[in-house]
Amino acid sequence: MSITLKDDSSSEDEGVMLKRVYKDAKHSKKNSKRVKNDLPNGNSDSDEDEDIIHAARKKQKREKKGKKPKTEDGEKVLKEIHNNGDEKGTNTSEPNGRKKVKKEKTPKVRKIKKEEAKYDDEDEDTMLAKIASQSAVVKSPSWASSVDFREPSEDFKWWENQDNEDDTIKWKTLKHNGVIFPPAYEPLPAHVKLYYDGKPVDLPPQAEEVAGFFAAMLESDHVKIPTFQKNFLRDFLAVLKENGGTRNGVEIKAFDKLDFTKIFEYFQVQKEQKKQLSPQEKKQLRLEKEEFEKPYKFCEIDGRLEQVGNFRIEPPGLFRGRGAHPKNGKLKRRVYPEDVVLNLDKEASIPEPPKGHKWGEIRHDDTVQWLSMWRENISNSFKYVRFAANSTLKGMSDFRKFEKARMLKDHIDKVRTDYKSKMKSPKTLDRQMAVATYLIDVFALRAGGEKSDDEADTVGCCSLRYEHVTLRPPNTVVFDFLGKDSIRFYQEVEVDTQVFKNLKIFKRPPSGPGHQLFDRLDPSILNKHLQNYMPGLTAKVFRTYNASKTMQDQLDLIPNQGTVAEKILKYNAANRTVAILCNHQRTVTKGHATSVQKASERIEELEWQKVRYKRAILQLDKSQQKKNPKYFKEIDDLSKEEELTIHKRIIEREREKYKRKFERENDKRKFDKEDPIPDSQLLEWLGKVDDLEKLYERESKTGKVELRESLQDVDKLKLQIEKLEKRITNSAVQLKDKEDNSTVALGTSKINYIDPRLSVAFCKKFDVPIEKVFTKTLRDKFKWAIESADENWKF
DNA sequence: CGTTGCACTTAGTACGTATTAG
DNA sequence: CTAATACGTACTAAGTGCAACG
Repeated sequence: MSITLKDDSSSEDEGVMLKRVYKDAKHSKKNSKRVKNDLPNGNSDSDEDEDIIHAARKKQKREKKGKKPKTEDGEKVLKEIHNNGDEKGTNTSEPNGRKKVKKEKTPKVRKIKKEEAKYDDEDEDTMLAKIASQSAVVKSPSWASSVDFREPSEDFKWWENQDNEDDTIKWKTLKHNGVIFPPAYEPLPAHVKLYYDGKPVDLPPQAEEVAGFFAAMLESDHVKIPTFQKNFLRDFLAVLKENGGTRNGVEIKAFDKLDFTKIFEYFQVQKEQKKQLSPQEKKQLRLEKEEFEKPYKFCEIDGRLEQVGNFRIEPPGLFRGRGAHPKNGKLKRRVYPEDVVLNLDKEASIPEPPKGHKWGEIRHDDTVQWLSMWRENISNSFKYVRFAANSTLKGMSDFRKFEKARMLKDHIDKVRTDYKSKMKSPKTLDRQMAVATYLIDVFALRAGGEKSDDEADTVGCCSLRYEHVTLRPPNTVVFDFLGKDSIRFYQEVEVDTQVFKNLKIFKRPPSGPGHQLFDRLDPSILNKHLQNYMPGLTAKVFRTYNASKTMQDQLDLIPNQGTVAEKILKYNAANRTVAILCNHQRTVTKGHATSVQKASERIEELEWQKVRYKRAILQLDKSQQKKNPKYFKEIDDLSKEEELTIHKRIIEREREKYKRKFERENDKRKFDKEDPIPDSQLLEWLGKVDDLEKLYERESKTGKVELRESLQDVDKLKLQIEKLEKRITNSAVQLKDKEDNSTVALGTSKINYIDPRLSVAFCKKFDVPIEKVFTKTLRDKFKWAIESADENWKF
């Protein structure tokens, strides 16, 4: 992003485009690398061919394996597997083919303490759960009756009873009500149509739906991308053909002749209507929706009631990949119950599939923590329905993640001395490993696994290529590449001399653009090596470790003084340091540039007001000048032109303000069927502004300040000036903060990288309410941390 | 032993609502 | 009180890593 953000003159849209152009340039250089893979379709230029071959290959693979039955009789097959599995006793007969360590359950007596709710949220949650259970009972879903609600699940505190046992078995019982499917497609009214070459097109509903997806996005940048248009058109035409083509004989060929505006406008109207609903109606709708969703929102795991994260099946639409994704614009097809696999315990009753449908498969896999799953058609991977972030399983793995990162503390010295010494190893692999580890440790790079051609061209450490690293002697390195989510990583940094030397060697011919920088390395080799230092150590642990470590160090620098607001500001500054380390970015918001400008104009105006008051002081008492010439210095610093600009701006704004006020008031009166305010009112208002303008004109002509009676006093003026100065500093600080934050996303590191116990300890020690740093959701997610860390906790 | 499948974490954006400045 | 802005959440894409596969 930073490519564009630095440039104030470039608009939002240009920014996006620039990013893409940048990407495309990289993409073309990639070819030399591809030779490595030497695919049968390596030189195929036609997307269609590619797709066909691709599909064929994938099919082949699936057939070879003879697994994953996707047909209706898949269920039968599975049932057999389950019935015979134990007798056969082979690992491969397990549902997902994974080896399972089936061990006898050691019934752990869980400490379920009844305790008074310490936090308000807790009550709320308990309530929620109870309501949910009640409604569930009413609707009598399969599992509800078996749950003992007298023991609210919220009292289960796994963190008070941590047994670091093997976690391959995720649950003993698992019951839920399945998933929510998106509503069926509702055809557009007959008069709303797609147009082709000026002619209305009669589409079969299936194709109309796809056209509608595009129409809905008409104002987004996505639809301007050629790839997006091409992919859309191909899939749209395919759906059209499948369903018998247009019904009035219009033949669609060229994208440019398609006109979606009528559909777009129809959607706009619909949206507007929805917005116009009265607050009560809106609330009613919301309540109905919540009521409907309740049974899906919760599930039962090991007898506890826990929340489900995403119980909604993703609706069909056009794929919006990040960056220059080759599949942008492709149709993401609708998912049917037949595509969906449910995971439940064997005793659980199976949720009723939607009428006329069957579930794709019912599974009983207790080694995974998903409730439901389906295969998606864009990249042929899986989508899962999982537990919510506040669930036990998620909490436990979060906890483990941070504990693992903390464990790295005890090994990091060894890792570091090791990679320093291996920088000079005669073995290339060792040196590559050393440099890569260094980059991951120092610059928080991701592992960087290999990617295929049908994904966006992004890289991480191991997949860095020649062109992503520029060397500037004596020891400066410029990184410039697109990382995860096609977010640009740009850094000019000084590195260890030995690192620099090694990079120089790695870039030596025959290496050139397109070549891998670390040609002997990939994440699995690197990770295998890292395991030597510490079990479970992988590349990503370094990010967690360094993020949390940085946060700890930053928090340690904050003095325990000042107001809560000041402490929060400092906490956020620490958070920002971490976000910058991890390169967590966000696009600047739509009105950022304008709002920054506005804010700085406001500051200028305040400065001017200050000068004005100072002049007034001198008018009242000339001797002040001698007493403190410095104090009045800034009067001369303000040029005539600057002052006039400010005058003009203020006057202009005042006029606008009154005009708007007038219009708005009249709109309202019209709506209420009242008489409009007379124009004379507006004129009166504007007259006031005219007077002000004249006043300013007089002032700048004579240099004499005209102030109201109450301010004809030196001390009062000084007080006013002091106030202004405060406001100015405040605004300036806020403005700077806003600027600094405009491209940095603080949330990602807070959610994923910073050990929450750090924040908890900070809050407890500094008397900052936890609500100020963790939102409600975050407090739920990090409940384990809030309840387990005290003010002395250290990472 | 490299490749692939699967399951999990990490990521930015869109959008509606709450908060704040004026 | 209104408009602008900030915040919070839902959504889903895009990574990582492990283990099975061939």
